[in-house]
Amino acid sequence: MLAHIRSLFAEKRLRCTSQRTDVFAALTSTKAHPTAEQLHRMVQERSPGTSLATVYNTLDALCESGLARRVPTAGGVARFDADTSDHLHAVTADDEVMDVPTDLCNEVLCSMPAGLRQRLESRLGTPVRHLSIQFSDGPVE
Amino acid sequence: MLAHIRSLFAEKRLRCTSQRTDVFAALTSTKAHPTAEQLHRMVQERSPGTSLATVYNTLDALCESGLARRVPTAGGVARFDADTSDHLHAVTADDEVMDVPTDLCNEVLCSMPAGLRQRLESRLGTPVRHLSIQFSDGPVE
DNA sequence: GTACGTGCAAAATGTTTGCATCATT
DNA sequence: AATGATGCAAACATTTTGCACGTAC
Repeated sequence: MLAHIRSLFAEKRLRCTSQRTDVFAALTSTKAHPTAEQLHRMVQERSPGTSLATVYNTLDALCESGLARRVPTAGGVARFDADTSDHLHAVTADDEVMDVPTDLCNEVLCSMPAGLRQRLESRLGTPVRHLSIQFSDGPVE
Repeated sequence: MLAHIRSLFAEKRLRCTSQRTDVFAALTSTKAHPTAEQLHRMVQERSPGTSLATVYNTLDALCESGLARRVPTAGGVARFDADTSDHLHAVTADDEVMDVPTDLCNEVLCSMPAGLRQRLESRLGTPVRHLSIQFSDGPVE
């Protein structure tokens, strides 16, 4: 496990420190999409000295190198995800971020018009990283 | 125009103040997805006294009542949109939020599996407001 | 007239940065 | 040995809140 992380880091030319492996391990250990704060708490349990700033720095480095991803939420808190493959996030009414179950996800991705991303990028003239569907509000809340 | 805003507000039981109509007018006047800060600047031009806190309060009230919507971005700044119909936002590499052109948007929405939102909500057990597709990183940046 | 909105300043929250020290390569 | 990461605290940015006053209903 740790060896696996070491090789991932080496591949991306990331210096391998215990704090960084801790953060990465914490991030990959959960299906949730934790905030920096939450990751900090998770890491603290094993390595009490770790500072919040280091968690932020590490997350930056991970996102930079493509080992993690910042996921958008409507309420300005950053959430992170170690799953960097194409997949769908559902954002609930109370701003939780959940992965869409695989079968539904495939259903959606398979039904998407071919070449959508490319066509979109050429129309907009800039790379696109997320596509977000905003549902209009349902019945009164 | 102003009469129109008054009636929208009345419908939603929102008290109609000049600051609120200013903010709403500013928000509907643009296809961009402005931040609170930007809206504040826009409003200042016409009504210099308006405070940033009021802009935030107003945006809260507008989102609450369904006249506007907070749109998710990866970098923790809130952006707002007065178009509350189902539509697609493309989030670019530098965190700009752009509306997907209508034709592409229809193409996508029409090809979506039927009843997706309902099925998703029943599977997750909670209302869903956005669905966000994260594209995996393309070639090296 | 009352309930609610406003402006201001201060607080709360989330994230970044500067710098001396320490660890990985 | 050199480069870059860490921890701490302070800076910074964004959003929220408390309170006295004012305005829409």
